[in-house]
Amino acid sequence: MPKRENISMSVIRRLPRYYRFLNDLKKKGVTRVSSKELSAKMGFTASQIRQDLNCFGGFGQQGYGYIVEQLCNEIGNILGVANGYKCILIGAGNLGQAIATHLSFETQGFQLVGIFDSNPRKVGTTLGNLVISDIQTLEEFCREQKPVMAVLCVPRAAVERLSDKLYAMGIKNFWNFSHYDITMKYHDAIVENVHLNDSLMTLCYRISDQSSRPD
Amino acid sequence: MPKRENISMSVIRRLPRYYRFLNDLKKKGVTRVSSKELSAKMGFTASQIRQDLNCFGGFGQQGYGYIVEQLCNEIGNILGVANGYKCILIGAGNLGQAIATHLSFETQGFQLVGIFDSNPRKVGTTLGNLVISDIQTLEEFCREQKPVMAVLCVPRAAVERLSDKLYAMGIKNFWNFSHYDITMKYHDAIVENVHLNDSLMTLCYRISDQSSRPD
DNA sequence: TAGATTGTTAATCGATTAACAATC
DNA sequence: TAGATTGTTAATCGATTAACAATC
Repeated sequence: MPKRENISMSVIRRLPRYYRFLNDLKKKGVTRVSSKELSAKMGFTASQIRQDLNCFGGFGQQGYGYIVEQLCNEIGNILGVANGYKCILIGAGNLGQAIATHLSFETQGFQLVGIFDSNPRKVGTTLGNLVISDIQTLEEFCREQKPVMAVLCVPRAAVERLSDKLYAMGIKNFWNFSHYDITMKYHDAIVENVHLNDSLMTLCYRISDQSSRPD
Repeated sequence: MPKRENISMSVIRRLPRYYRFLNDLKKKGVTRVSSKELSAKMGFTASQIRQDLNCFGGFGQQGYGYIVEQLCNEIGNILGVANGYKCILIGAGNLGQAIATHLSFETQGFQLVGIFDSNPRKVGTTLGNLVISDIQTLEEFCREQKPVMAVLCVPRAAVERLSDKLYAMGIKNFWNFSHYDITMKYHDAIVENVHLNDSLMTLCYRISDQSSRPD
């Protein structure tokens, strides 16, 4: 019984975390969990957990709690982990390599179908189970494969033009690792930014702020 | 005139973004900016920008706006970009390499003083301007150098024990790239997580959600 | 039935936005 | 002085928490 109406971004950003913790419980063989137990593990209030889960439907049983496997699957479906959206990765530097090899796109809603780089030394070499293609072949590739998302691992300077090109080819969803902000560029694009610099500076602030306090 | 009292986390997480945009303006030679102009560029409301900046002091001039360079410096100071906190990076895989080479720790409040890995093939090789050390030498190194932050780029399975070890050595600030959640482990630690999986799944949700809507 | 825990509504809290007086 | 834009207060909005009836 999907209720789903105007789910707020704060709830959405908590979903992967629920999924992660439930997956862990599942692997440990735990079959049942209450909002109170999840609360202790995850650091959200029990109230919030019940509220969050209830946005999508009544997954629990009163007096009992939630069945771990069932809840995990439900959240997986909500997130769309089996969607297999075709995506491409651009920029096979260290970061691109790390992402292509260490992340499991397949179990998280995507299918990595192409990796592109402009460096002739890299083109033709293998990364994960894909051969790195020349960035020159990008347009043709997109016409044929029609990927819907692009992972941007190119330097800041290259992103501005690249994202325009991709957008023109019909790719409107971006996972952006560059330090350049494309959030405001397109009115109908979905951009998920990973701003490592921002994260690092936030950490710096929090460390300083703490040391300036008595406790 | 620093006001600073109980700055909320939402304001703090916006600070690096202000810093980034102001730095850009500075580089472009723009000397003056109003909250309205910043609003158009950054996507926050002008009201929020004024509110945010005012948590830390009156940096603007009524009727004129903000002096870009001055404001940028102020925010840099607030973030503590010149603090130079000593930090170490553990795990010199692709991700660790990307972080060590592509991020400018120095200009963002930190100083990377050591890189550690357990792989004998990697130990002794150079990364950036540091030589990768054997993880066995970690304890001695920490006693001497007393780093205050650790960047965790090791696999999920290794993090649990590693973070305990580091915590015992007195490192209470973590930049955590592993898929393992250490946020709840220590009551007095500051943890900044970069959960790439969560980000990817959120993107997946947003793509699915959009396609299920008429517009 | 008694105990437990959800689903859901109401109360609280905090963050964002609007408005405007202060002032450059 | 008139125009502009901040600093700051008040109003609104939304998110979190508390409470409790429903029910397993």
